[in-house]
Amino acid sequence: MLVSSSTFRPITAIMDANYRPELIEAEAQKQWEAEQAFRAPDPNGPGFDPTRPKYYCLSMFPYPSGKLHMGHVRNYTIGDVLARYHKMRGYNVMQPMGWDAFGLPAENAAMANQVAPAAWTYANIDYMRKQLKSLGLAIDWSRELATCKPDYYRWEQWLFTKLFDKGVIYKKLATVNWDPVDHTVLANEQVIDGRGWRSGALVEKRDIPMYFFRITDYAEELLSELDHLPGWPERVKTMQRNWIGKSFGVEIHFPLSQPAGQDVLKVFTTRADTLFGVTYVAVAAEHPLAQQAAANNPALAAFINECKQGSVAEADLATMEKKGMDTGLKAYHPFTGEAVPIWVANYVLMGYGEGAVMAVPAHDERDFAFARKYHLPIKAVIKPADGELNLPLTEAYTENGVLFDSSDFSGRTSQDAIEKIALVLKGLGLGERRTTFRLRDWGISRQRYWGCPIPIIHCPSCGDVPVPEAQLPVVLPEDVVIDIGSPLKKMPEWSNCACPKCGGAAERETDTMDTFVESSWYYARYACPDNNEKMLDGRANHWLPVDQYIGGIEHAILHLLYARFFHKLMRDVGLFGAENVRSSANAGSPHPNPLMKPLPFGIPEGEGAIAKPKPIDEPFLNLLTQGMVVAETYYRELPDGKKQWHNPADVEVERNEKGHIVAAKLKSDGQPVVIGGIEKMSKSKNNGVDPQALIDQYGADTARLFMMFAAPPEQSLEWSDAGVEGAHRFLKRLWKAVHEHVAKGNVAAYSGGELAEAQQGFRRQLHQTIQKVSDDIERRQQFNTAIAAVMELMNALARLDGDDAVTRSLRQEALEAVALMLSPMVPHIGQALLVELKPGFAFAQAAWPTADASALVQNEIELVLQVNGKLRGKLTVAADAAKEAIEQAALASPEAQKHMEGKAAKKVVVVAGRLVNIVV
RNA sequence: GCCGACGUGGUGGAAUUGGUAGACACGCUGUCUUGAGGGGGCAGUGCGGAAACGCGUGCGAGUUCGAGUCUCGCCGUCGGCACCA
Repeated sequence: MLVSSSTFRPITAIMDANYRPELIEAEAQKQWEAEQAFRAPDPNGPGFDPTRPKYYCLSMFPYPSGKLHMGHVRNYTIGDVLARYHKMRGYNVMQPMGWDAFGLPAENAAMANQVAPAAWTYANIDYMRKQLKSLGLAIDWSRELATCKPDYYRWEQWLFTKLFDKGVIYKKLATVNWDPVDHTVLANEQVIDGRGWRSGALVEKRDIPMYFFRITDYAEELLSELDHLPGWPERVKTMQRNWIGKSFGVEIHFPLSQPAGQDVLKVFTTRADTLFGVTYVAVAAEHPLAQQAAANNPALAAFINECKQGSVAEADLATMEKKGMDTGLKAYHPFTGEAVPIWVANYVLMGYGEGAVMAVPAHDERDFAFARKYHLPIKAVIKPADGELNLPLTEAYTENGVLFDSSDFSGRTSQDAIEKIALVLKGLGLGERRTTFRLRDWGISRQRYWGCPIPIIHCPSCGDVPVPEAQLPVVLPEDVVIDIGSPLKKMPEWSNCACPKCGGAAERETDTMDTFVESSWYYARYACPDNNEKMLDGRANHWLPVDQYIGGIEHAILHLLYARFFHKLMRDVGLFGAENVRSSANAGSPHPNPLMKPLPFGIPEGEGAIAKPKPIDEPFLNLLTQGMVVAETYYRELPDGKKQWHNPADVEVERNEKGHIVAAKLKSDGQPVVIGGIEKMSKSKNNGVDPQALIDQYGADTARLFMMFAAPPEQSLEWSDAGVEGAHRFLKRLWKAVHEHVAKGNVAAYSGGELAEAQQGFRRQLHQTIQKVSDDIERRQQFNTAIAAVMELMNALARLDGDDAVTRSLRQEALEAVALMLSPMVPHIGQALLVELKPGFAFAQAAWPTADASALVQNEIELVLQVNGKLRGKLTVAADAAKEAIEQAALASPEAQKHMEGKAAKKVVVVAGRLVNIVV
């Protein structure tokens, strides 16, 4: 059975005077499942209609943490509203769902509860799938995938081996957080105040070999393609641009002996104009020069050792106290030959550039603070173009300006000087212009168990050998016992193997991949999750790119950048085939299908419409970044210094007259708890609110409606269930309105004929509402105002009196439109009401209503009358009144006369359709 | 520390392109209905004022006939910072 006409159960069984969500929702969900109502037909497959353009609507898949939280409800309801709306607009919609199933929490749960990570994960998936289904989402469950299953990750391993052969993946040393007591690598999240979360030991930095993806090879494309993504929020593109961090600067070589010998210290700077202000150079603790100087300097060796403590997280490095020590070594200024001291500084990172910086205290804040602290000289060489510096400096002057005390370069502007200095340096062989990126290559090795095994075999004679395709997948054993560290490293029966090249004894790599790898390509696999022969087939060409991607703003950089990168990797491996074009159904106009109704409002023209992205180069055409659902956190400090987090549901709060929480105590013992601030709902802070209680009490439709009504999608939302009742009441009122209308007998919707003034006004509001709701959902993606507009319409309908045939036909027209417009948000009640209003109605084929232009015509409009910008009255004029006539009417009005106080009008501003402002 | 965003009644929020601040809800107050509870209906609800009117969008300045919206500075909150996902 494909798309059968929906015949809802005889309504009398469900449609009593009271709204019964538990009955309606169970019935609707059962019917949708039986009909496979949300199966997305593949090209040339059963049920495929080539005249319908495709719409791939994807919400970020969840980590199966145990149960749904409010953020999930928000995310998936937003996606569902867009998917259902587009289905009603005639698109072939695909909305899939799956599980981001590898990750650290499964190992933590395994240690805490003595269950295997796999068993824990699968149980969570089963429970959460049930929860998602109870929300009534229009998901094609036949495409479900879980990243921890070999039939998924085998293709990740397959791609890894291809990329390894291509040289896109390489191995190098990288620094990790090392817990010296537990002998294990810690995630940044597991380092709290510089100590391991379980052992409490001071964390050390340690270098270990890891595999890296050469994402920096794609930095230029990842940056420039952002300009071809008009459907992405500007803030996300800005964050990605800054993260990639392309900068133009100069590499400068400081000779290490005088006269200039072969050894030089290389630094990179974007401010080569400040070169004459250099008073020292600073190197990272791991820099070879630092190591060399420490060999016979115990104090320096001790300092370098101290630098090795602490986490590797950049936020920690950037906020820690800046410390340094003189190495006693000198470098020589490339122009003046002057000797400058070489310092070791903890704020210089070995992984960045050359692991060394030139320090100009006068013109860099960090260098200024450092020079102050260690009494290093501060030498100013840049002054403002139109003034002088106040010397001695009290803070760094970091603006561009004009050079002084800079030999032949004095008097030049910063920009000009950078060019010239780079040229002269090049002539001397002591540097040149360089473009650098802040973006670093992506290290994907994880010393953990619950992840995708890296398909490499280490052979003593052949080196690192990728696992041959025929031997894939390298299956992760699921029946294991977890304690500290990865069990793979203690399973020789798993890791011992034969070298694929020479056949000799070899060992498997026991590291697994970063879980960001799985989430970087799942969107493509949804097109063909059942293909056991290939990673992607022709269906990916049809469905990609994703037309609408929806997910939390917290993924603005890492996940979205990695997925964009992977898309390009898959393209370059040839996975999208030779015919890299989107299916013709979607080419050109957004609505090319003649069978489809036009939008009830104009399509915006301009930049966005013209700058069409090149589809196959980018995975996500349009991006909606949902704001976080946040909640207050509460904790108590335990005797061992650790924090015990309490759920807001277990805490009673006291508020001041401003509504701010001033005190809180635990309900169970009445004793105070510490207020920890508002943060995104998470397991680790125990501030998640379980949506299940909400669904159980009010039904999925109320939960969905309230979520969409509470705030616009992009905004962060502090959770409060005040207002849920209001959403529920609205649905009850709607139910009652339809019930009372239908109880008087079925009528056809209004289709023409004379209307009284009040009826005409109501019908205009109805069609204005259709226009607004369409625009709110499709263009603005702001559902709270769409719902508010429907509520206003319902309030107006309640005021529409009379049971004559015309009024009843208007009421029918309005209720049909309301049920249709609300269906994307509250599909269960939407279907039930439509079947009630139009017996035999086929919900699966429900079409979005269109505004009747003739209903929108207005003869008179009301303008706002201002005097000196202050509201003084209203002015009713003919809709087509000329500007002069409006001015005359405004000046003649008693309100204007009164507030002009006899003065003459200096100016009259008329804004068409809005206001008149008289300036005196 | 760096990057990005946000800040509007008692509360969630609206104001779409610089043009009526507070739509729509929650809560509260009054009132009607009900044996009570619950539910529902009606009216009111930014602050001050009897009113006229004045004030009002985190704070301070600026641009404009007109600023919640634009510019600059400050304060506060949230997200990210490469091994949480």
